[in-house]
Amino acid sequence: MSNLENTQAQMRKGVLEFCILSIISRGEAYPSDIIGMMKEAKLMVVEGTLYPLLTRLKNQGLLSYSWKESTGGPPRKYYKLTPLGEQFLSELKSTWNELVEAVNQTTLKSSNNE
Amino acid sequence: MSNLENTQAQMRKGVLEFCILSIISRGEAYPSDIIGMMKEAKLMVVEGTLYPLLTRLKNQGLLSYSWKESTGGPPRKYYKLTPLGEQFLSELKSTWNELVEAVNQTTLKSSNNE
DNA sequence: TTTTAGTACTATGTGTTGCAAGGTACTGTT
DNA sequence: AACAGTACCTTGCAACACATAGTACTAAAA
Repeated sequence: MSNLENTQAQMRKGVLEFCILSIISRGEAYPSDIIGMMKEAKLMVVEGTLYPLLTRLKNQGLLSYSWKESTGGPPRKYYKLTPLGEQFLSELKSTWNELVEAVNQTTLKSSNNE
Repeated sequence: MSNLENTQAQMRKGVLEFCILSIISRGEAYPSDIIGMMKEAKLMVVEGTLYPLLTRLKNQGLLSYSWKESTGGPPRKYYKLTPLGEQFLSELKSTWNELVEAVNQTTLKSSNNE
C-alpha cells in the first residue's frame, strides 16, 4: 500500500463511525445496505470492518437491531439508533464541525502567521 | 476513556498527518513549535505521537531536517518539506476536500433519499 | 561547583481498530 | 441435488496514537 493510499485510509477511518451512525439515523438499515450507501458516497467499507463496528456500537448502547424477513435470501438485521445513539450522533456532529474548522485553520493559512 | 472521547480521538488521528505537513509547509518548524501551533488550532498532539510521526514522514522522503542552535536549551531539529512532500501535501488537500464532500453527503441528507 | 529547572529529542509497551480472508446459513433456480 | 446469490460472522494481522519513562543540553540558583 502506498503512502498516499495509507494516509487517505487513515482519514477515512476517522469518520467511519460518524458516517455510519448518520446513515442509520436516516432510517433503519441493514449492513449490506449500509455498505452500498457508503460506496455511493465514495466511502468504501467492507464487511470485515462493518460487522465488528456495528456490534461494538450496539454493545455501547448506541444501536439496537431487529430481524426482518427478506424476499429471498436470509433474514436481515435492521439497525436503528437508540436515544443514547441519537445524542451521541449529535455530539459527533459538533465534533466534526469543530474538526473541519480546525483543519481549515491549520491548512488554509498561508505563510503569514496571524 | 469515554466512547465520545475515543471517537473524537479517532477523527483527529485521521487528519494529523495532513495538518502537520501543512504546518511545516508554512515554513520550517521544530517539534515543540508544531505542538504549540496544533494546540492553537485545538488539535492536541503530544510528543509521543509527534516524534514517531515526523520520523516516519522523514523516512518516507516527505520531510528533511536540519539542526539549528537555540538560545538556551539543546539544539532544535527544524523540519521542512521535500519536493516529494510538497506533492504529497497537495494530494492530501484533494483527499481532504473529497472527504468533507463525502461526509457532508452522508450526514447532511435528511430522511429523504435523493 | 553542584543542583535545579526548563527545553528538546528519543524509545518502549499497550490498546484500539480497520481490514483481508475464510466460514456458515438461508432461499430460489436449474 | 447442485448451484448461485444474498447476508451475517469470526479470526488473525498490522498500523498507529498515546502514555510513560528516559537522555541530553543550557542557564541560573545555591
